[in-house]
Amino acid sequence: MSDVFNALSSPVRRQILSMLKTRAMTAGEISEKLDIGKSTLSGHFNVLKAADLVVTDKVRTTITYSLNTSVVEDVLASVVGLLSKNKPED
Amino acid sequence: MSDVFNALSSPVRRQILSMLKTRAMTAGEISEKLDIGKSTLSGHFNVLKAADLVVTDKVRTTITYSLNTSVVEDVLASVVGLLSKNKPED
DNA sequence: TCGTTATTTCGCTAAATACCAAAATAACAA
DNA sequence: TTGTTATTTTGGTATTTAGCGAAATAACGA
Repeated sequence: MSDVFNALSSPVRRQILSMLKTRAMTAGEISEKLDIGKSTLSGHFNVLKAADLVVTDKVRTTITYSLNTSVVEDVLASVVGLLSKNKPED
Repeated sequence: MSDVFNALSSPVRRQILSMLKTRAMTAGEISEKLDIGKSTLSGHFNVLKAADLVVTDKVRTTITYSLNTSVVEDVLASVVGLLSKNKPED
């Protein structure tokens, strides 16, 4: 879970995730909108992938990133377990 | 929200929060259990306070830390808003 | 094989963070 | 005022992270 919270702690990465909410995007598209170098962005993608927050689909030389929504439940459960005094079923 | 996710990204700080789940504790008590210097711990407390995840109660020279459970809902709402494709009410 | 295109890896610097021990501070009791 | 106790601040080093441009890689089409 460290990976997930670490990924979410960066404003840039949260912005990337918000962009992916609407639709899947390529690294190039995201790079254009964010005014951040492609190599820097590549590092952010690694962090997001390590946290399993995004999934990739490579077509030619183009890699499309999309949100891995299945992690949402895990994150929610973790937050509840971490900060709630009562058990989840209460 | 950066502050909250940043606070949660540290294993040490998550452990502190878990300890506070059971009962409120002083900085000294936590320091004993964690084998981490008091000055270092003081820094971690500042991070947790900046994220509004803990509240303090000073009696004499002793400061007792306890979990600020009211933030839980905020964190959950943020995660949902950040990662869910559908609106919360759907 | 030779380009072309999209992305990553590779140095590199600057800024942020974690950690410690020692000194400083705060809040009293005597 | 002096001493005691709990915590914070300070000063220091070491590690991590974000950022860049340039070079390297991958996956083709011609």
